[in-house]
Amino acid sequence: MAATMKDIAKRTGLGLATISSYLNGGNVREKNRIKIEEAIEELNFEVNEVARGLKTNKTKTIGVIIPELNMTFCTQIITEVEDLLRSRGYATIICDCRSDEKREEEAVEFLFHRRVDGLIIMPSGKQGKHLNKFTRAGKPVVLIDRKLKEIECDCVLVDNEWASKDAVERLLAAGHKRIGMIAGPQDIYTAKERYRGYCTAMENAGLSAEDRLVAHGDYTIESGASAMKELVSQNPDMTAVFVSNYEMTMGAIIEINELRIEIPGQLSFIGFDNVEFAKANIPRLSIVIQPTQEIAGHVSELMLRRLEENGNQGERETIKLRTSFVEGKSVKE
Amino acid sequence: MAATMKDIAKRTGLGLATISSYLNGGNVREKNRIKIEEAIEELNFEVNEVARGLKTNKTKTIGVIIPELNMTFCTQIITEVEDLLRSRGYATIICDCRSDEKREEEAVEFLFHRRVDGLIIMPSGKQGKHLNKFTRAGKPVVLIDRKLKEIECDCVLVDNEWASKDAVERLLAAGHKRIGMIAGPQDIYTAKERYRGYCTAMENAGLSAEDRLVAHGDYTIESGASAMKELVSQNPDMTAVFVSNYEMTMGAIIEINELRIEIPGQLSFIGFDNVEFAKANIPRLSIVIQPTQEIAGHVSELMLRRLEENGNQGERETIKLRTSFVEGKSVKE
DNA sequence: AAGTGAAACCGAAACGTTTCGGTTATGTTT
DNA sequence: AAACATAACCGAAACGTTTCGGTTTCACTT
Repeated sequence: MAATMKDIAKRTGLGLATISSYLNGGNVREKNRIKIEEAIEELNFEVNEVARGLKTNKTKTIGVIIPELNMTFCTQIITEVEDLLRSRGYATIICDCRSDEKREEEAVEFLFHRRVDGLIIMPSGKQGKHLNKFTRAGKPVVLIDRKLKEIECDCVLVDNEWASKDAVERLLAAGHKRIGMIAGPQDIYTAKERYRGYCTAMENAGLSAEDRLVAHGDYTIESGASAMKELVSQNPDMTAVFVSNYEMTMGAIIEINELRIEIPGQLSFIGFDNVEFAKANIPRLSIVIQPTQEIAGHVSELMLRRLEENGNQGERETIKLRTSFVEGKSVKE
Repeated sequence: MAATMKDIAKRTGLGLATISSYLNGGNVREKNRIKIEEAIEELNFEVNEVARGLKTNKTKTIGVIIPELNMTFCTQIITEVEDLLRSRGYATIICDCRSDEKREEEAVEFLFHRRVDGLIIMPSGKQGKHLNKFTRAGKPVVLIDRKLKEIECDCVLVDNEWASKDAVERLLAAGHKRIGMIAGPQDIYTAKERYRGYCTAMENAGLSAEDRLVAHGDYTIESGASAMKELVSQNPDMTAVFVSNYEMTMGAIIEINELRIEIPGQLSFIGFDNVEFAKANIPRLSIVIQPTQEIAGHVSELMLRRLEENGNQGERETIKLRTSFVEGKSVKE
């Protein structure tokens, strides 16, 4: 059906090796170059990447595992990563593991079996043993957002503790003392960090981080709403609240509307991620935003570099990025 | 390095063909089965999908092209499709073409070159000639959401005209006459359909669909905001507005907040897609929602079926699905 | 115990590349 | 014009599967 290098060789009268050399940027005599290019044009030949992959043991494909494609934080990063990798000739196979450890492992298996050249993963579980399959095979692994113990690899993180501390300090500076927090699952790295930031800020201000001021959700909209409800009912004196991811921010707002609580009159509010939603709300929400574009850039760059290094890898890197703060009207002085 | 079938053959004393047969579900004598399984276990052999792909001319990979991974409508569908395909052993290569026709064509090239087995695409352009590369090669193409002229393939659509007509009729039933619409780009299939639905509803009610009651955005948040501004300034007497996609709904709401317009007191509002956002707003927005899960189901099912049919394809199918309506508090009687 | 049909097995050739080691062509130097 | 260094070329083997057509083995019959 489709033309092969053999056809090109036959047509031009040249050898197979010469065609291969040409295709891989080798030197070829001018007149032969022309002949080859004509033949390629005429037969509209395209290299068979599968055959090439068999021979070179490279698929030019990167696996990406994320907890939820539906979380804007993930989507924003993925969009960018996919773009950057594709512009360098790499395809991206995305696996959404629905924040499920079991499914994450399956995805790792799936991708390994597919022989992707590298793995980019925002881990759902807290341990990384299953990822060693890749490192052992000399295939680079890049972690996003969450660090893992049992594996040595590159890693692009956000300084979550700082982000959270900063947000809470802003509330403190505005005079708030009874500050609540809607935290994430206690077993997730980023959630723990954000919680720690809250505690640090409170303690630095001479306040204790009381248990009842902290409600734990699981990063979903629903959990954000119910955490909000819990906080309000347990803390009639609470004057401000900090919510630590986008989905829960939305959930908290839904609940606040439900309860007819007025922001910032009755309650000051700082949310997380996604400027657009924050802007659409009345009043505009003050939020912490993560540098997704920058994350994507570092992740892709690290991956591509490791891929080039081809096994003889240099020292592993961990990059930590700062969040920024977008001022809204949801914090009362 | 990694074990191959040859190793298994050597180890078990069986022939290569027998191993292959076993791996592909063929029959093997009990004692041999055991020997093979032991060998596989011991050498932890895994079929090399690349080699298999070379021989079978199948990559077990589906290409997916979408306009924006960042649009929830897309993400919701993709998440589901990816899941369904992977559960049947197919990998998914996603290409985000940023709503750009040029980039869409590049993505088609890229995926074709990668020799994916099939293509799922939510087209950005309005013509589908470039997709014939796939059909000519006997590779199935499934269109999502937008129908194209120059290509014959399966297609999963939403009844946008009906959706829009239904929404507008609800506004009419609530007594509104000066109903505005924020429509999408006039060259996009779905946008045209939604616009037509609006016109039909208005005309059926004995009203004309005046030009100045319709503002066109380009499906982005920003354009939604500016379209809203335009509508308000041009139509002081407008009492209701219908916005025809999620991102523009958000934009419109941002602008409405900016302008301090009260919903539904001063303006009744019906938006599109994404229940969560609608619920988070005060008051809850009434919205049209699209059956993304159902779309994903049909798309995957069609693709898998065509893949099995393997060329001797039956009649092409076009499936059209209904939207549903979620009642909020944003429409005044 | 020989004969039988079906099931299980087998070797070798393909799939379309890359790569190794060796050969030929080119053009420069003497 | 012969000798040479270098660049360009080449054939064949390899990558790890599947598959074709043919052979062996098995479990029954007779």
